Amino acid sequence: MSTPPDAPEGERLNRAGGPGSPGSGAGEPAVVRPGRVTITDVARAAGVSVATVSKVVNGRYGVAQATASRVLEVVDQLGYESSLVARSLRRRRTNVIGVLVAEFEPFSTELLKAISKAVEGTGYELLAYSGGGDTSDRVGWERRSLSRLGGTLIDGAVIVTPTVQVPMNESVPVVAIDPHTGPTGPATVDSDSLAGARLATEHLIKLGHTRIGHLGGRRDLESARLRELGYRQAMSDAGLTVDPSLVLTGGYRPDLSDRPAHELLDRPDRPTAVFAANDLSALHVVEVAQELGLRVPEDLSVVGYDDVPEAAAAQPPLTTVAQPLHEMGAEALRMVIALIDSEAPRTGHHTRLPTRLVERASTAPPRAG
Amino acid sequence: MSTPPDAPEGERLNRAGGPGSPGSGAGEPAVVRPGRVTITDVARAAGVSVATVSKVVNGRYGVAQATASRVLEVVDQLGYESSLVARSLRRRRTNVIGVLVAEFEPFSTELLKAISKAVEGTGYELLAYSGGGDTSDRVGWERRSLSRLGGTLIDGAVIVTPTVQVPMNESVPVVAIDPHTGPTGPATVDSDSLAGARLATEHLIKLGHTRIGHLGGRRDLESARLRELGYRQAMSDAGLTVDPSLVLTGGYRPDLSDRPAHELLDRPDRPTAVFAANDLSALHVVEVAQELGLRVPEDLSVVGYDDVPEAAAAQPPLTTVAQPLHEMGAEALRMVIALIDSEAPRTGHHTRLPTRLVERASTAPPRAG
DNA sequence: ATGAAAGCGCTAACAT
DNA sequence: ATGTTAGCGCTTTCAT
Repeated sequence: MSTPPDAPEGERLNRAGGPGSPGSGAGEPAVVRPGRVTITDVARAAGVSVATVSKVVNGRYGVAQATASRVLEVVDQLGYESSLVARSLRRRRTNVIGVLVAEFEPFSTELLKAISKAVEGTGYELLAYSGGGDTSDRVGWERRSLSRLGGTLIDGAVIVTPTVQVPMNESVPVVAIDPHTGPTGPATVDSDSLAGARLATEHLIKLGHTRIGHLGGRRDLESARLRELGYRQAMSDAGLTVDPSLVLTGGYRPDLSDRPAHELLDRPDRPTAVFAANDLSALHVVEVAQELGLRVPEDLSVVGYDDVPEAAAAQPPLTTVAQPLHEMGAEALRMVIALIDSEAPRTGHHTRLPTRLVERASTAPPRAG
Repeated sequence: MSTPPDAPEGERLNRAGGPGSPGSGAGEPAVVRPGRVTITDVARAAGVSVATVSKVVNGRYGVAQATASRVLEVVDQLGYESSLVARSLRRRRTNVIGVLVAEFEPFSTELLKAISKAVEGTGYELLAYSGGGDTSDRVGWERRSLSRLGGTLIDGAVIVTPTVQVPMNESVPVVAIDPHTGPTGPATVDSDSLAGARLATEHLIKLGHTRIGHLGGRRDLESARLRELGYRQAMSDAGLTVDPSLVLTGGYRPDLSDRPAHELLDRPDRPTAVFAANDLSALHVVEVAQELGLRVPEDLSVVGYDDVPEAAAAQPPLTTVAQPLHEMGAEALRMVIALIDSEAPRTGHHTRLPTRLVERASTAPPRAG
């Protein structure tokens, strides 16, 4: 909330003449009126106390059959539904799991789809919150989001690509996907970035490339470090040297990849292939190449990482390292739920899943010469 | 919350020994401890009242410089962040906009991406809530979600494919995307389904198909009705008759499309082409066809609707009718914000955007004979 | 069986 | 400049 429009306090003033006002007699039928129907409205209309309504709604014992049905009827008629906010302030449990992301982009939404599918039948509901908002707080958004929602509103959280080490003693159990640090701190789920990066780089080497660039990911993420390491290992194993000017950072984002992509391609001794740390930046490299009049894959081979739907949909379809995003999301959900259910120590479980290379049309042997 | 795991009241019992307990002296540095840091903790540690902390945090006037900085320091040290829940219960405004969906699938997440991009720089944050959860309440989830979040937590909502007419006199402004009804009721954004469906069907007719099936969408949605109508109009305009047994319903969902897809394809007089009401069901038709040993597009042409990334990523890439999903999301966001800012009548604005045909590899002329 | 009252964390009048 | 108080909508003792 760095730069809120912030109504200077004028606030909206509905409810005027609402059910709570002196004018409206008790038991009046639902008239057209603004504002939420609260438990008080129901109580008034049913001629009972709010406590009784609460008991009925929550199926507690100690309410007469007749009273209960009358209340239920009013609830139905008024379309009452308890406020998640008020309830969660009072209760300890909301049966809502939060998915905290910096931004809704292909990677996080793919995970969201997976988690959404996995949550069916668990009795939990999903609340995805994007708190990365303004660029100012690109870092530390997860702590903010967690503080704002945790303890109330959500029973646990799955955090996607946190910018910092998530403190373990949070108010609610937390599982991080593609975490800041490696296997330490809170529970994490990720894929084998080192092996994946080797897969990608070896693929390019096998095709005959020797001058291979790397567009790195977000410096703060373990995954980015491992992908660069895997690239370097594969190069060195093949007896190839890495030209330092060919290793740049794209921050996993298209906008941040623009300059480095130009730097990589807009020169006579440009690489014949680029391994980018994720699909979004790889796709941007392809775009820049095409703007520069280079054909992909004839003049430039590009490999990405993630295998989001956009990779396969691109022109040409992107060769990439597939992360098992659906398994990762499902696993993360399973882990938070386990943490919520058992008041177990919120530590240590780290799941790392394997990756595989998906060869598509953005890679080919370098042109002779 | 149809079938919650529901801790029978045992609840979690952290906070024991927390900052609020008698044991912890005021001003103690942040010790390892469970539970959220509340405004009370900050007040205690800073030696001021909670009201003062609130004023400082919210930048209100009437606090001495010295006090303010001391409080801020404690806030920083303790990592305090106000609870969205508590705050929104008290305030009228949260600067959070809700995106209400039944489920996170390609269509809703694509809109989410668009809205996320559009929200940048507006000062609002996004909260996506999936309340469709259990199949039992596949209908009416939006009313439930709106009631649970509205009035508190969110200042306005974008509802994706509601199952019912969203009541206009809700607690917060609402814009519906792909609404239940046509241009009536609350503000809506959609695409021109009638024209889109004609585009799809005419494309198949132009290729030479005459026996064309239609896999319809969700009966309750205006868009589904219009797509069927467009299909029928195009057929009739071309002088082709519609075989009633070739018009079935897939509910926009792969799982619900399975039976009708088999019904369509597992027969000697099967159609040579199918127009499905959205990409997900079209993709499922392709799958079923391939299971049945039919080649797409040689033995069967398939056209979808939406143009989600999955359509282009499919094998073969799906010919489809593209909705301008990004414009639609951005437009919906603009509309809710406008409604929030001006206490204008929450009615009537309806934006309908054009569609276009995207020809890919899932359609071809029928085989001779 | 029912209701009165306290309190969850916070903000906003209203004292002081 | 600061603190006190009331109350947002709800759940939950605890009386009655």
